[in-house]
Amino acid sequence: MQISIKFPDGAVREYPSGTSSLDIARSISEGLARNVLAARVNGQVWDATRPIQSDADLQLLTWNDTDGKKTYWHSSAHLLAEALESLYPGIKLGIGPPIENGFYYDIDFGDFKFTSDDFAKVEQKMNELARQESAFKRSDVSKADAIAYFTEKNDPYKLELLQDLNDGEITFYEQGNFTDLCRGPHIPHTGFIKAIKLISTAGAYWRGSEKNKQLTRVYAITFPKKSELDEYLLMLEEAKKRDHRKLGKELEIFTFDDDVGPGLPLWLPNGAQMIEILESFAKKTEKEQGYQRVKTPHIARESMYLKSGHLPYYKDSMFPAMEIDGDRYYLKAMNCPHHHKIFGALPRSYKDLPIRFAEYGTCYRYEQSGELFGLMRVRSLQMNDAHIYCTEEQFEQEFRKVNELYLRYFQVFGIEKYRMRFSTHDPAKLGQKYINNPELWAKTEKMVRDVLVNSDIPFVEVEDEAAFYGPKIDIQVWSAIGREFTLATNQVDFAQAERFDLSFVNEKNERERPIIIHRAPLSTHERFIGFLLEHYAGNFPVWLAPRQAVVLPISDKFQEYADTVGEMLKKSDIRAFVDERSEKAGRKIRDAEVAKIPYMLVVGEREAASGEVSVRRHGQGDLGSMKLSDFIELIEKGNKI
RNA sequence: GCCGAUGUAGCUCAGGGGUAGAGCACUUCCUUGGUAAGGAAGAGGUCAUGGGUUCAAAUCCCAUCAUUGGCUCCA
Repeated sequence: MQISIKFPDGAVREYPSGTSSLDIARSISEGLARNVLAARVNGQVWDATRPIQSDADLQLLTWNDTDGKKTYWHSSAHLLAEALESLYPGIKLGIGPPIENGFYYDIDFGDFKFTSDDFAKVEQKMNELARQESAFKRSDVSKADAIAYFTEKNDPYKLELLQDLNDGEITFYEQGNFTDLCRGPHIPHTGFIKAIKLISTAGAYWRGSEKNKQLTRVYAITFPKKSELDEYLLMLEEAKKRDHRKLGKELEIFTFDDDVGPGLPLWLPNGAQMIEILESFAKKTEKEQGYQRVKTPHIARESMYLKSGHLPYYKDSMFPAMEIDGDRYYLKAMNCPHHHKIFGALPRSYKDLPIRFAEYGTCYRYEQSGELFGLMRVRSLQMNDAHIYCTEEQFEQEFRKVNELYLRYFQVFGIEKYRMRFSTHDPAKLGQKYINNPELWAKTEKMVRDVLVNSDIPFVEVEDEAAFYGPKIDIQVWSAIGREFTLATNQVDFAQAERFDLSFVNEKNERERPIIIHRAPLSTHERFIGFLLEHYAGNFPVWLAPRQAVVLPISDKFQEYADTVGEMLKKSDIRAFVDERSEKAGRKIRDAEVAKIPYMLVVGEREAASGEVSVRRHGQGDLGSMKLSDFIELIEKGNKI
């Protein structure tokens, strides 16, 4: 019997039934066949060797396809497991999936401590097994047989996984001496795996639950070519150089100190300068958009957090209470309740709305010790916070304006890769994780979704990620070194107005609850500056650079002229200083280049005589000499955002 | 919080049972030099902290703290 195979370009070819994707590839060219890792058959990723029995849409997958890579790495995980099992008999296997870069396998090593010292041995074994070019063989297995196999093998984790599976959906894959419970698909044989590198080990809870046993997760990566592995390792090295923790130290942005405490960053002058720049930028933007600034204390009574409802939900993430005069006070972990109190302090009319309160509020959160990470996860943070109180009719416009503000900021900072993640509630967790008000959840989630759809903003919707008081949008960004995190957040709150009894008087002279929007587009100073360090690799645009220019006198003789230039620059609000050291110009230039200062002004006999400066741009080199006034103009142009 | 790794001068790191080393940075002196490192001298450390083993501990052991790769978490 013949079957028709339809290719992505629309071409259709006839093959005998039972032909595999690999056979089909071979019928096109041997070269293609050597590169085929898997195939998408009618939308599903299959083994390239699996026979196709009826008409199908076919896409051959190679290393250049995400699914091809995934299949490759998943097969590599099996190879890793085979190597580990042969080197350490008796180990118990968890799961071994592909990840964004490479793959891992969760292993219970029993009493043995598997460390990086053992990597070389494992890599060698994997190479040896790969060279055997063992085929990955797929077989359908009944649940009873599968249970029998893993009972015999004494593998509790696989048995647990089997519990959730039924007859007809259980398959085994076998390569060499290794058989694993696996849905597949896999690459044709192990010979495709040419370059192997174990990356690290880490503890990981079985099935991701803190309550379960912790297994050893072995991370590794493989490539079809040695050169690609070398490139990848080089890329990792480059990424290390852009790490905000390294740059933050080198550029004297921030530091930590044991006596101050973990997760409590100290901002050095350069960092504090950046904070000032960002803050004045935010203030200016927010003022234009009708925000009013407020200021609130860093602590508050327990009663407020009980009222806001934060305490029962977030107590674990707050610093423990202080006892004062028989009362309990908490360091604020969020600015919301304070702002709500300001809203509630005066009678509000519909004519006043929307009211927008903004504050770069300092908050303190007790993040678990293992969660702290440079500037990205800290315990004291200054948030670009604001709360908008509006009517239901105003909501859509206000929410859209906030989203537009996000997009504008992304443009200013050249953030091209981002994703809006729309987080909704999980109805099953109403009353526990979420305020128990199904109608309002449905209503507000619809409102947010409508804004996103109507304003054509690409987003993904995720259930069970909302804040306890309403749906939210998180903005995921990727730093230049591929690190992903939530930069900013935009939330709807229908619960706290009720809890704080906030209201305004509407046209009909009735009391009505405002809808509240929480927003923090510039994140916290901590996370945002951490992000910017990696994003720009420390080479900040002129307007953002803590030090914009350095004046470099050629010798001490021109110190006076250099000082004059320095003074003039400062008068023009340019962040400049004079390098007064008795060093050669070459040395001063090198140091300024290393410090990533955008402009270097070399001044000597010629410049002193003509009243000019010789300008050098960081990373570019000598721009020639120009009048000081022209240089000032140049910077002022660069200062415009 | 959990599993693993790490902690030596301001920074980057070497060393290692017999009371500490390099480079850079810093200070002083010499040099006054035109677009990525001029020279010399000097100063800097209870080797994270606390305990234990030992004639002797920075080194070995234990605990704690901190950082870190992950896991869990992230208002």
